[in-house]
Amino acid sequence: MSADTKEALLDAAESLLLERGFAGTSLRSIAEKADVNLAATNYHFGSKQGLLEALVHRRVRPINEARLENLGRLEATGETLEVEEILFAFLEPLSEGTTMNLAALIERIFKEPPAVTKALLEKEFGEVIARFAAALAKVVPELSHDELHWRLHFLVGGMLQTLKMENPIGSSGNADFCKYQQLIRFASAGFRAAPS
Amino acid sequence: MSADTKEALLDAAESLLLERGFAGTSLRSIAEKADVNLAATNYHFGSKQGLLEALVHRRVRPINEARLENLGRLEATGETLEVEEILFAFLEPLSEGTTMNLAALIERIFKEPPAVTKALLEKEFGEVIARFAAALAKVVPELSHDELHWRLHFLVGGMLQTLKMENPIGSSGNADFCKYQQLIRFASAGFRAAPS
DNA sequence: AGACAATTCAAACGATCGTTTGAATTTGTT
DNA sequence: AACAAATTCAAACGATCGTTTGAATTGTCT
Repeated sequence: MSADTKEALLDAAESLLLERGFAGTSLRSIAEKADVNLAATNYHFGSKQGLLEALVHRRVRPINEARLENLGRLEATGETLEVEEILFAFLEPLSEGTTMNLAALIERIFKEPPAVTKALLEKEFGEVIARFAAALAKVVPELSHDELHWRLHFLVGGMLQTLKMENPIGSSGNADFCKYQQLIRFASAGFRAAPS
Repeated sequence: MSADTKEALLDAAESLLLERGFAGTSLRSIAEKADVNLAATNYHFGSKQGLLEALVHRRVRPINEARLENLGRLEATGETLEVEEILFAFLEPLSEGTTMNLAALIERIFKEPPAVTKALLEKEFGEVIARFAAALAKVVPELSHDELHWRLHFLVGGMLQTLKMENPIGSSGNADFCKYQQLIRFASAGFRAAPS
C-alpha cells in the first residue's frame, strides 16, 4: 500500500509549507518529517511541483465543491438573494472540519510568488470565482462590472488576511465562525455602498 | 563612491523579489542583474537578509512617514474626522511617485513566509498601524476593540490584494488613484456597518 | 607622488538543492 | 512457493546556494 507514504508526504509538506513557503521548504526536510525516503516524492508525485499541486488539490477541491453546492442550493430557490447569503455560501465551507490548517494553507498558496502558483490557482479556483461573481452581479446590479470586480478582490483580500487568525477566545464548532460573520458584515456593507 | 553599487543592488533585488520571492531569488541572479560582483551584497549589506531589510526600508519609510504626517495634519484640526479621511491619509501615499513597483513590493513583503519578515514588518509598520487603529477607534466608537481589530485586517487585506493591480484603462497621475477610491468607498461602508 | 582605506574582483568554500539511478525489498497474484 | 509488479532504499548526480577569502583595483587623503 502506497497510500500511507503519499498521505504522510502530503501532511508533512503541508505543515512545512505553512511556515517556510514553497521555495523555502526542501524535499529533504519533508521526507524527514514524513519519515519517508527522499526519493518518495519524485516517485509518487513526479516532482516537487507535483507534490504542491496534489497537496493543494486534496484540500481545496472539497471546499470549492461545497461552495458551488451552497450557491446552487441558494439559486435553486428562485428567489432574489441577499449579499449576505452569497458571502455565507462562499465562506462557510472554510469553517468546517477539524483542521484549522486548511484556511492557513489557502492563505499561503495565494501568497506564493505568481510564478509558482498562477496556473495552479486558476485551475483550482477559476470556476468558483466566476460563478460567485455572476451571482453577486445579480444582487447588486447598480455596480458596474469594474466596480464589482474591485470589491470582489477586496473581499478575497480580507478573507486571505484573516483566514489564519485565531479567535480571541477559545474556539470550538461554529463558534469558530465568528470571524467569518465579522467579514460578512464588513463586506456586505461594502458591496452595498453606492457606486461612484 | 559605493552608492552606485548599493543602489544597483537594491534595484535589482527589488525587481527580482517581486517575481520570484525572497527564497526564490539568488544573490547570483541579483548580482548579474545589477551588473555587480557577487560578493558585493555581503560586503555592503552583510547578508542576504540585510539586503532585504535595506530594500524594504528604502521604500517603506517615506510611505509611512507620509502616512503619519497626513494623519497628524488631520488630527491637528481638532475636528471630528470621517472614516474616509483616515483611510485616505493611509492610502494616498501609495499612489505617489512614478514607481508603481512600490505597491507591489509592499504586497510581496507581506506575503513572504512569516519566518522571513515577521520582525521586519513589526519594525517597519508597527507604529503606523497602532496610530491609525487609535484614530479609527475614535471615529467609530460603537465598535468593540475586537471588532475594530477585525475590520482593520479586512482593510489591510483588501489593500494587499489590490495593491499591484493595474487599472483597467491606462493610468497616469492621480487617475491611478481610482482603485484606492474604490477601496475607501468599500471599506468605509464596512467600518460603519452596525456592530454585532 | 606616495600611503592608506575603501571597494571590487575572481575563485573557492562547504552546504544544500531537486532529481536520478539501480539494487534491495515489499506486495499482490497464481 | 514462485514469479512479477510496485515500492522503498542508499547513494550519488550535477547544479546552485549564501558566504568567505585574499589579492587586485579604485578612490582619498597629505
